[in-house]
Amino acid sequence: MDISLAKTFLAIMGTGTFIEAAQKLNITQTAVTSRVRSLEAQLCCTLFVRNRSGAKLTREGEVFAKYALALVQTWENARSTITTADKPE
Amino acid sequence: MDISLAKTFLAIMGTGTFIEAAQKLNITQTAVTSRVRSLEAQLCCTLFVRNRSGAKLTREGEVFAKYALALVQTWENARSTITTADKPE
DNA sequence: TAAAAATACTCCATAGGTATTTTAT
DNA sequence: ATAAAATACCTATGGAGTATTTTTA
Repeated sequence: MDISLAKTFLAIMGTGTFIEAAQKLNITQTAVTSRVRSLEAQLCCTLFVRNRSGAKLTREGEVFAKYALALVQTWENARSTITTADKPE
Repeated sequence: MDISLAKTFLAIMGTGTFIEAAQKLNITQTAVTSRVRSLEAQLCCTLFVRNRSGAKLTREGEVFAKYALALVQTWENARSTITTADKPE
């Protein structure tokens, strides 16, 4: 599970479509589809209901949302804390 | 950042050497080295001091430890919660 | 020296892209 | 008909392995 999958999940959640999420992330719609497929496979569930109007969270998707946020925030936090920390000598 | 990198970090921390971590994770010592290199690159820091006796945490490594644990636990939690959840219909 | 990590390769899996098709309003 | 997602296909990157070398206690 890569953090980029969780970020992609959140981008779709935020925009409502794979296409807009792709634009936001500067990748293609195909890449978004593929990342969602990978995430769903790892969780053995469907995270979004797809249709003409875009993508909307399933019940499992709603449950995953808080974990996705936690994962992304924890990682960003780790990186900023460690990268900007004063280095000895 | 893949969760497997955090797991690898924790395995090294737990065992004290790359080789034992590799055995624990059922991968090669080369793969462990490569994962640590990737993690260190993403964090722009050195996580372990390597020497004859094995690997020991740097100050940044000590800081990262709690984040690594949080990442792994959050993901495991997400997976078990979602995968074992009662599915409707 | 010997135990541990790093390096030099090789190979293959997969992430991501383009082009196109399918699906559902 | 059209907006969105899925699929087919291709390529390139990098993750992981084997074999070997380097390092240092």
